[in-house]
Amino acid sequence: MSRASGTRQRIMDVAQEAILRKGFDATSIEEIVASVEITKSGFFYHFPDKNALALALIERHIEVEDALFDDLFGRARELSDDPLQTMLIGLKLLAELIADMPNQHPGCIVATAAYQDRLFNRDVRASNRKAVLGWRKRFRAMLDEIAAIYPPRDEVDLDAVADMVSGQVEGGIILSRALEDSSILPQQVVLLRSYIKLLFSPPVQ
Amino acid sequence: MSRASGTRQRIMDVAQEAILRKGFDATSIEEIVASVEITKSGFFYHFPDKNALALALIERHIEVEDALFDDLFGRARELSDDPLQTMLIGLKLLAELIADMPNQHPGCIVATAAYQDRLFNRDVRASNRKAVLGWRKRFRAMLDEIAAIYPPRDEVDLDAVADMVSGQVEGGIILSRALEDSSILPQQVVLLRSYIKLLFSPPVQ
DNA sequence: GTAGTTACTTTACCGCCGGTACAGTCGTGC
DNA sequence: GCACGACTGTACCGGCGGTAAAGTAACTAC
Repeated sequence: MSRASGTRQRIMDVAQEAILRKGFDATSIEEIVASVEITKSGFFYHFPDKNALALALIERHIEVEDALFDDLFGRARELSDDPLQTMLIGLKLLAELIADMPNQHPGCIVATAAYQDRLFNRDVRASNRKAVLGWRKRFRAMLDEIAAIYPPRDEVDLDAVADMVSGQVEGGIILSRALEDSSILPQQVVLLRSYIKLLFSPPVQ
Repeated sequence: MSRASGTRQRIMDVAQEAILRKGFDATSIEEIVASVEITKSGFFYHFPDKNALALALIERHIEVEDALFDDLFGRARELSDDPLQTMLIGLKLLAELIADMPNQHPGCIVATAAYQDRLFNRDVRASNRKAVLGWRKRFRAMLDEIAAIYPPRDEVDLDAVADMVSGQVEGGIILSRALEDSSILPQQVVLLRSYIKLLFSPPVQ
């Protein structure tokens, strides 16, 4: 890692921690550079403006989260050949993982951007959209596999069900933060798992 | 309505519209007062600071939303004596209502506060918490009625299921905004309805 | 009918923050 | 040894949240 990319990385790490803790706007460039121990000019050498920092954080986050999901559902697939079981195991693992990193979930970054539309430029919003569509595609593929074997017990749009994974996480984060109770987020993921289970489980005879 | 409360109301109306459109931070006091046609000092006569405006908006929002839910589930109750059917009808009405007011859903205010913690003071966060707990209590009562008749088909925490209503709405808003597709939010509410239906429906024989 | 209160306006100012401009510096790689 | 990359230092700008305080028009109580 070169000197430049090291500094850039450190700016992003410090910024991400602060932004997740208190929001994008409440995190000043001046406080970031103080923490990284560079000057303000040093910051603007790496990022043309604060927006570019947000963009870099979102794009890095998508990569990290994709890798995490790959790992998680990869392990789940090793544990079962059945696509429904794989999904249920994966969601359980996700709930456990999330429970262990209470305030660190990066979905926040997407939501922050969603809620401060005019604060961010088109690039940031496009990247945000890309992230959500990526998750939809991932989970839609898994749901298709499941639905091919287990006909859903209710008439649903599988894209919407796929979106529900992201939605449940984002909504869970908001509730967790609003109530200052970190157990809510994993609990909401568990409920999503319960829905998937009920939706695709063959009727008991 | 006195002159003062009229002006206060107008400040809040203008502010709410702007905040929902572009976020709390991106909405300046100067632009609010320009739109209301008062001076900056006039604003600070009514609100000690911007935080107090946020607090007033959240508290007004809770009242409006409570009244809306009262009306909605009241109508649903008129349409069926069965608590499960009442819940399902109410969620359907909610989905329709939300579909008709694409970007206007005020849940945004709660989320905005949740995502900009340090930007708001303790009062705002307390009010926020109160709102979410109020929704939990409302839906928990309905779920208790349902569960007394229809035993749930999966082991779930009913408080968590109650929270899921708020969570699904908040998450749906984020997805709708991120994808700029207003149909996602009502769709997510429909999925919640599907879950409640599957969770409490007696098994088909 | 006038004194006091309410609901503001006017003017002037402060400090923080995002951002710009630009010259200077210091280490590394060729 | 020199060019380039990765910064530092200094100085400045405008917008925004917020403060201070004096002035004023309209209503309201007595």
